[in-house]
Amino acid sequence: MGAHALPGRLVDGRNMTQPLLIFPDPPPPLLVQTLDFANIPYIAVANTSVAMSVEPADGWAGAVIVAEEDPENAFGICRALRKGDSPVEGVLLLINAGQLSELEQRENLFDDFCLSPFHPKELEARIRHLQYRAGRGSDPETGGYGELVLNFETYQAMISDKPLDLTYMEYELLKFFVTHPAKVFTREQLLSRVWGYEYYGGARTVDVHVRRLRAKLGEEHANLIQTVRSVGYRFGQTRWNSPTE
Amino acid sequence: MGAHALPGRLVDGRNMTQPLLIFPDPPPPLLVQTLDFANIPYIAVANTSVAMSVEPADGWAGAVIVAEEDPENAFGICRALRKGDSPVEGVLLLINAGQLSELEQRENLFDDFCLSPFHPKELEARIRHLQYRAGRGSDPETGGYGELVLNFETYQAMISDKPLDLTYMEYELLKFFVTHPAKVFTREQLLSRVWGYEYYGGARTVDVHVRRLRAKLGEEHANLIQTVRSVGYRFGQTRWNSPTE
DNA sequence: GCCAATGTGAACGCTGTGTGAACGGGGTCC
DNA sequence: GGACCCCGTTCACACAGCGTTCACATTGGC
Repeated sequence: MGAHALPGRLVDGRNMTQPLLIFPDPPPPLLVQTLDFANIPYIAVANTSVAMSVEPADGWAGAVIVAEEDPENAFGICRALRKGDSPVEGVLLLINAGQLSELEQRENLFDDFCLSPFHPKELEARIRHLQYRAGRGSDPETGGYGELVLNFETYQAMISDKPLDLTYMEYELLKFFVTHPAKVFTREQLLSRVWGYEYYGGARTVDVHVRRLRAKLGEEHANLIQTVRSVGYRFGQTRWNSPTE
Repeated sequence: MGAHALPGRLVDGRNMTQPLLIFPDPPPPLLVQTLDFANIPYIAVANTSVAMSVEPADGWAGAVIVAEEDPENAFGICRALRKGDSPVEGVLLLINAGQLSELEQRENLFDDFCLSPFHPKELEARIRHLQYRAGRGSDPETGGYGELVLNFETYQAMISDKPLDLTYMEYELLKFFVTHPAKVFTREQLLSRVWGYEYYGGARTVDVHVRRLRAKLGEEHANLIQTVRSVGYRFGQTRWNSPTE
């Protein structure tokens, strides 16, 4: 596996902690050169199973998939990236002109493409734009909902201008809720996406954390976290707004 | 103003009623040729005010903005398209390689770009992909029938813009009905497909849930669920033409 | 008018969730 | 190194919501 992930590298002022996924391994020289020149961290993988095993804990920043040489496996990786609870956003295909017609059947597998041979500046601009789009909504260092405000960098939380004293797990759970409002999550989903691993036993653990969160939010805001009986929990108002739109 | 909007033109089988906005007017010949060849309806405009005045009632399907000749006005149009209540999604810039560095400051003004001179198939693929994305829209996985709307992600239901308070089983049953309208199901079929297992006894259970659903839908919409005597229940139109499935 | 099928109201009992408390591992401070 | 404390997890129990069932009323077809 070819790794070039330098934690904490800066891309025009924005901290970019997550690496890009690159296929294949080793990548074409010009691609390596472009990424290095643009200071974009990446990890190259040779197949799907390697991709899964080296995925960073906080996910991929995106992916550049070279589909010229080995379209079969390239599209296979795309499919794998799109699956699961949290599909990878920002999949960029590198193809040659002859493959343009193949895209039509695979619109769902990518977010952008670039024709090879490519202009390094063009590829860089496309990667940058994908990351702009990905980072636009969710990731700013602060988030909130109504009277609730979270500072993701300092791990502080406030509600109605009063600071909340949360433990690590409580904060992570609340953060997840804030960044995924209105949607219902089962306990198992919460365990795998907040706790971050497949959990053995103890789905009731979620209940306890929810209870403590509600208690700390105060009686007035306890209803921010609603129980959907025999399904799971939902964060946010009863009236529905579609999340985006 | 150059118009080429043929209502109801088909783009690979998908009905595309809305036209693309093109700048400038007249557009470069190769662009016209590409759009015509791909059967993509469009309206060319020379400036922002014309664009505003000729906007179709149901909005633009997207926009292709040529920024090579007149970047000033080109980006001005982009800005105008992004403003307002319903910003245009699917703005594609046509630029030359020298302008790549300018994109960095304008990430918010476009969704994709294409280097000029361009490969007609590439431009077509990009337009198609933008429209695929737009059509998929912000997909809050929703379903509905008439005034009834179900949000599958939030487990919420509304009818006539009023929220419905449904229990788990009621919601699941209604969801099944909504996703299988106009078809008659026996109680046994409903039990096995909604309850999800071969059920012992209690076919009357379905009756009770149907009754409660009707009650919660309100007198006005209670007839959404019709009983077909000695067969089962059917959801949807009183009309006897049952369209699909 | 008879019988079968369905609507209706109410009661039962189970399952899911809230709640209090205890356990135990990891870290910190004497 | 031992005695704490914090916090994530687990357990036992209580309660309430809800799915199910039953008895009875009503409807509709023959």
